[in-house]
Amino acid sequence: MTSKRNGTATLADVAAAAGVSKSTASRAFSRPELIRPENVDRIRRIAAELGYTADPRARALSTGRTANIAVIVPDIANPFFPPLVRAVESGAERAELAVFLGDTDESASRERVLVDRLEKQVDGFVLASPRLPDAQIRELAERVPTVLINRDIPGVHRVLVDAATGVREAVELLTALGHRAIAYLAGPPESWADQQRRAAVVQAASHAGLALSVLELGRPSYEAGRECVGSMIATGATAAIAFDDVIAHGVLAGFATLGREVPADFSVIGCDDVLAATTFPALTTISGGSAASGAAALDTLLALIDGEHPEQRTAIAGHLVHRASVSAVRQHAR
Amino acid sequence: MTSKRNGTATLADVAAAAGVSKSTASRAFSRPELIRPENVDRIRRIAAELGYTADPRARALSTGRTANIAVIVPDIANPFFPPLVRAVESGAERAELAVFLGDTDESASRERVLVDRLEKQVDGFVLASPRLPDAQIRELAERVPTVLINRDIPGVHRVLVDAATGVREAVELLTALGHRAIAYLAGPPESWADQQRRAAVVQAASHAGLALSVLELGRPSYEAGRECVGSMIATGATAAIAFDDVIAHGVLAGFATLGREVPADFSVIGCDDVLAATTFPALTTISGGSAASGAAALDTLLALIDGEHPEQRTAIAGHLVHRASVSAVRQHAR
DNA sequence: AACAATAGTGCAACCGGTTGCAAGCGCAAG
DNA sequence: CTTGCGCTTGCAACCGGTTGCACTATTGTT
Repeated sequence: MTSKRNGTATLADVAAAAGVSKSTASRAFSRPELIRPENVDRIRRIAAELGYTADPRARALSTGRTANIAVIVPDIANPFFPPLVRAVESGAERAELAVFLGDTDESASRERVLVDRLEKQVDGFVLASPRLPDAQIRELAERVPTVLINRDIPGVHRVLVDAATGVREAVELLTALGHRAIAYLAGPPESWADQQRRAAVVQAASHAGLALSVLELGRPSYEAGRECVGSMIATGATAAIAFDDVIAHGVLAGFATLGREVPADFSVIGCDDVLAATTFPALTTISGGSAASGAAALDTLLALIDGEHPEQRTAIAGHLVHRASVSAVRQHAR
Repeated sequence: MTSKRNGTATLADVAAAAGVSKSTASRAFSRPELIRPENVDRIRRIAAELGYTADPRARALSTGRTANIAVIVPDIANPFFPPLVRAVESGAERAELAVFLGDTDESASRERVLVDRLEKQVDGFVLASPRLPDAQIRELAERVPTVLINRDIPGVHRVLVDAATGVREAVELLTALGHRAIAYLAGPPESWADQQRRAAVVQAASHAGLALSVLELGRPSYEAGRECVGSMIATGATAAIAFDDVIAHGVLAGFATLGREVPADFSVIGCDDVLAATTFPALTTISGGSAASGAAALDTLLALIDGEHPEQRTAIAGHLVHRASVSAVRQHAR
C-alpha cells in the first residue's frame, strides 16, 4: 500500500453536503442555467469550501474531451523548438488546455511510442518536424486532430514556413552587395525544411546568376558549421547562407578562430532567427519560423478540435532580418 | 455533433471477440500469471488484431495512477530549461511516463493555475525554479509527490546545485592566474540561485583576498551583459564571474564591440554551462546544472511515486569547466 | 471414494464524472 | 377544477477500465 492520494472532495461529497443529487451538483457547474439560481450559488459555495475540483480524467471519460493537447518535437534542446513550444503553450493557456510535451530525440520509433501513449489522452497533436512516415501520420490525422509543422503532407493540416521569399531576399541582398559566388551550408536532406531551402537557394542563385556551392553538413550543429569554414573558403565563395542559425553561428566562430573577420572578409546569413542578436557579430538571418509557426499550428488545431474546417496549408512567409554579419564584398576579394 | 472520436476497440470488444469476460481480458494484460497461458496468447493476439490499446484515462480512474508527470518551468525559452526538460523527458520515457510541460511565463499566478489544472492528472510534479510561495508549495507536496529544482524549502524534496564548489574552483583559478580584482555580475536577487552564487563568490573572494565588485543586473539577459562591460571595466576588475551563461555571453559581445579581446584583456566565467562551447571564445563556466538537476529530480520523483523515501535534499556539485575565456592577467594590466 | 487445495474464470461494484429521460412541482389557461 | 406546460431535480446508465470475491473444474491427498 503506497501513499494513497489524499482524499480530495468528489462531486458526490459536494452533492451530499448540499443535500442534492450528483446530477444537480454536476449541472451547477456545467449547465447552471438549468438549476435554480440560488442552488447554483449554494452548491458552488459548498464546493469551494470543500476544495472540490472536477477530476479531468473522469470528465474526459464521459465527455470524450480531455482538454489536453500534445506537442511533439525532435529535440527540445535545439533552439528552434523552445519558442515554438512556448507559443503553443501560451495559446493553450488561453484555451484552458494543458499540454503534453514529447521529445523524440530525432527518432521515428520513439515518436511512434509517444504518439501511441498520448493518443487517448489528448484532443489533438502538434507534430513539429515529425520523422514518422507519411502513411502513419495520415492515419493518425484521420483519428485525431493533428497539425504538422515543417512537414508537407497533402491532406493533412500543416503549417510551413515559406523559405522562398526570405531566401530570395537574401540572395538579392548579396547580389546587390557585389557577391558573385556563394555557398549553401545544407542541413539534413531528409528534412523538409532543408529540401525547401536548398531548392530556393538553387533557384534564386541561378536566377541572379550567382555561382553556388552546396556543402553537405549532415546533422546541423555548431561544430559542423565551425569546421566547414576551410572548405567553404576553398570554393571561392564570399558569402554563405546556412541551413540554420546554429550552423551559421558555428561559421562565425570558425572565422574568428582563423582570425578572419565577419562581415569584412566574408558574409554569413542564417535561417530561423532563433539566436536573435546573441551572436557576434549579430547574425543576419531569415526569420519567420519558430514562434509564429507554433502559434499558427495551435490556431489551426483549436479550430480542428472545435469541428471547424480551417485552411489545410498555412504558409508563413520568412523574411530577411538584416543585422551585422553581411556587408559588401571587398574590392580586392577574388 | 462534432467529429466523434473514431471508435477504437475497447476492452469489452476484445473480450467479446475472444469469448471471455472483461475481467479475463483485462487480466491477460495486467496479471497474465492468473490466466491460462494459451488464453493469454489468444486474447493478446485478438487485441492486437483489433488494434486495442488501453485507455489511460479509464485505467487511471480505477487504479489512481495516471502514468503522467508534469514539469513546470518559468520560461522554456531560457536556455537553462530545455536541457533540464530533456533530461526529465528521457527519464520519463524509460519509466513509461508521459510528461506535461507547463510554462508559467515567470508568473506565480499562472503557475498556480497550471498546477491546479494538472494535479488530478499526474502522479507527480517537478517544479523548476517555482515562483509560488513556500506555503502553497508545501501544501501541494503534501498531496502529490513533488520535487523542486533550485528552490530550498525544508521538508519538501528538492535538488539544488551547489554553487559553492564551482565558485571556489573558479576563484582559485583566477587567483592562480594572477587576478587580484574581480566582479560578480548578479542575477535576480529573489532567485535562490543568485543568493547562493552571490554568497559563494563573496566568501571565496574574501578567503582568497581578492577585491570584489558586485554589479546588479536584474533580469539576466544578453543585453544586460553586453551593456555592463563599461562599468565593469571601471571597477578595475580583470575578470568577472557572471550569474549565468547568458549574461557572460553578453559580456563577450560587449568586449568584442569595444575591440577588446577576451581572454587577453579580460577573463570571463559563466554559470550553468548551457551555451556549451557555442560562444566565441568558448566560455569557461561553472557546470552542473541543467541536465543533471533534471535527471536527479526525476529519479527522486520516481522513488517518491513508488512510495519510497528518497533523500529530501539532493545537492549537485557544480564544477568548473575550463574552456577559452579565461587566461592569466596581463603583466601590464592594472 | 471422499475431500481439500488450487487454478482459471466471471460477476458486479467501483473509480468520478455526464447526460437522456422521466417525474414532481407550481402556475396559467381553458 | 382539470389539463398542460415549463422549470427543477433525481434516477440510472454509461464512459472503459480494475479488482475483491465467489464459483467451478481439476488435480492431488489419504
